[in-house]
Amino acid sequence: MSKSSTTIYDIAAKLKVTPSTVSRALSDHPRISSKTKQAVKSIAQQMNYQHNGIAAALRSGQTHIIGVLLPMVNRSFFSSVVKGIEQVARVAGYNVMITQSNDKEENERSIISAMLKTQVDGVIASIARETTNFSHYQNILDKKIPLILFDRVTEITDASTVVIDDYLGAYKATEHLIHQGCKRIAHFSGTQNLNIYKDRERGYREALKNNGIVFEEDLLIQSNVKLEDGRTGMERLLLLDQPPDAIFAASDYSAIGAMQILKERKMKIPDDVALVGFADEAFANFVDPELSSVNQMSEQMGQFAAKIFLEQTKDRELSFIPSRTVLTPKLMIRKSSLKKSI
Amino acid sequence: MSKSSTTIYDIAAKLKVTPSTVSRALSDHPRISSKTKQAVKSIAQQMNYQHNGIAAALRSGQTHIIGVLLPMVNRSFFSSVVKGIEQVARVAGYNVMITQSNDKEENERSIISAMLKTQVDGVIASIARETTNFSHYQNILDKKIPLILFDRVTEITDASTVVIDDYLGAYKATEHLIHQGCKRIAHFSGTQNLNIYKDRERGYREALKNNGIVFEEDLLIQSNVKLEDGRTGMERLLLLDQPPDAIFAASDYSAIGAMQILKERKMKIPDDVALVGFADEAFANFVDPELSSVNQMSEQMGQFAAKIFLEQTKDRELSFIPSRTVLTPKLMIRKSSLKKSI
DNA sequence: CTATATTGCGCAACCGATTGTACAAAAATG
DNA sequence: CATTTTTGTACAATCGGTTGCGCAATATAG
Repeated sequence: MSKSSTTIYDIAAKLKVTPSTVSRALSDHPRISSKTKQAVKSIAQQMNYQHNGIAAALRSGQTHIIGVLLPMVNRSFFSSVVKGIEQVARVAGYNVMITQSNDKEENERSIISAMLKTQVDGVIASIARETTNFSHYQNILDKKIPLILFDRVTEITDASTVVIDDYLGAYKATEHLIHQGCKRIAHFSGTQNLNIYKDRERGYREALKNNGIVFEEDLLIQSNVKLEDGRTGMERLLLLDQPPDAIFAASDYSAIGAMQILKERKMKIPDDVALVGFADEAFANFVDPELSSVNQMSEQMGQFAAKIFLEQTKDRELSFIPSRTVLTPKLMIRKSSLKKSI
Repeated sequence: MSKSSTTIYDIAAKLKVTPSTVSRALSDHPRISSKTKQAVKSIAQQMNYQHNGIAAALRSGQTHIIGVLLPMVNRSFFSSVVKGIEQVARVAGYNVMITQSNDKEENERSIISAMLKTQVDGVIASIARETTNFSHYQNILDKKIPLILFDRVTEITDASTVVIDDYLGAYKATEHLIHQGCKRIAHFSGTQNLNIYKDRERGYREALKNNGIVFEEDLLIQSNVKLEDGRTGMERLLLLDQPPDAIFAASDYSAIGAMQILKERKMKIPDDVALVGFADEAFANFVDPELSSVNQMSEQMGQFAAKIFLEQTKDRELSFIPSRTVLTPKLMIRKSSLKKSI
């Protein structure tokens, strides 16, 4: 029936020219006369021609697909990053292939292997929480495919990175709590194999120090910063002789966990305990009281990552120099940390 | 340097066989002896051979990529569906290419066009809110590419669909409110060009009728069911001579909007006004009081969609019969609608 | 022991576009 | 007007597997 889609050969035949001319006409090659271009294009339209990306990819080696590897998509941070990537990529004629590792190293490996098979033109990734060995990322670079890591990065030579200044975000958040009059500020920190959590903890410590507050080991809770961890962390803190009067959590989920416990115990937020989270998830605005948080400029981060990819792809011959981009986070002050008394 | 990756020709040369034998050996063709298969596979491993999907796709016409088109990814409903799709697809050797229309018809069109260029093997989609003309979906089917619509579907012959029983979900939710003793139940309904909202409204009306409650036009609010719409809707309802004592919202976002207004007015939930949303977003558990909602079996929905795709692909020669799958939603009862007094 | 069936692999066309090179015609230059 | 440039298109190789068909070698049947 409906013959399989029309090819440049069909167009060539109809116009009595060669396929190469058709190909060049369609891609606006300077050596093709505008007459021919017009003719080709109009016939192409008529015959409902559609460029066969596969064939082009085979010959040219470019699929125009960017592989995006995320820990998970249902975090507003990550989905916003994707949005940023898509905005930039689509305009430049690239498709985006999104995958999620669910924070498992094993999945990450099989996904990267699949991406290499699919011949993506570049990979934009954020490392899974559980990943400790990074050799699969090296595989990408070995194939001369640009790799851009964002947010959860690691030290891989030749990979570009886009991050926010986690240190600064944490510093601001902590200092904000201090300005609100809080004296005993606890911190929920994350797994230390990821730089982001190390940096946040450092920002927390520095802010305390620079404001003359002594760091207390008891007030530092290490965990996976999930909601459940926030709950258990908060419970532990409340058992202290002197419980904290504020918490700076390295994730919104753990902050919510703390909030739940505080509410169950009928404690007042922010009066008894003030809260600040990190990531500025969409629900930060929905909870009661609204949760203060550190916005990670997610959409911008995605845009940057995509732009860097495009840069590195443009001059692929010259071995690209990996770049490091650091964005400035934004502290979103909401009711959970704003004491009216001040 | 590192020669561009090894091909089956390289393997063939090393083993003094032909590329065709290598190709067949790698894909476990029955006509190849197990000796040869062993040899080929081991050499392939040694030489770090990686299957070139592009080349294979060109010849075989199959890219092993499933295109997934979503209105947006940062809704837990959609991201869960994606998870379900991925689970099934990856096991079957398919990659998933996710895109988002941001609820715009225009984006939807350009994405579908891009997908067709990329030659996806199938499309799993949920229609954008603003889409009124569906010809671009027809284009997919014209190319003999399987199309599976989920949740937000429309009447397209030859497209398979996977939906939940929105009618039933709404019916259950409304009846639940009635059982809680609510007499004046309002409904936030969505844009009527999408069946899901029509069905939910129908379920609401039927539940009222079957329980001897007269439907009141004043208690039906039409909107885009976003958070802001929930706020304005609630405000309008509170101006009535007899405001409602319960609201069944067709989306969690609009339910949260209503919740915000109620809290600002110091009204009690669920005692003054009980609330039930729809979609069971992750934040339904975080808000205070926790929001009752209708769970849409999202992960399952994705799994079904992917399975249907695989079915239709398996016997691609026989023109596939479009299938209709209807899943049963699950009412999640939480504090926002559970009156202790009962 | 001959005849048929099965097994194992090679040959070569093919998928559809891209691109370096060649070459004739037209235009510009001296 | 002869010569050099520029312009416009054709030729043909190529990207890397896939697959129908053919043929020899081995196995099974009669």
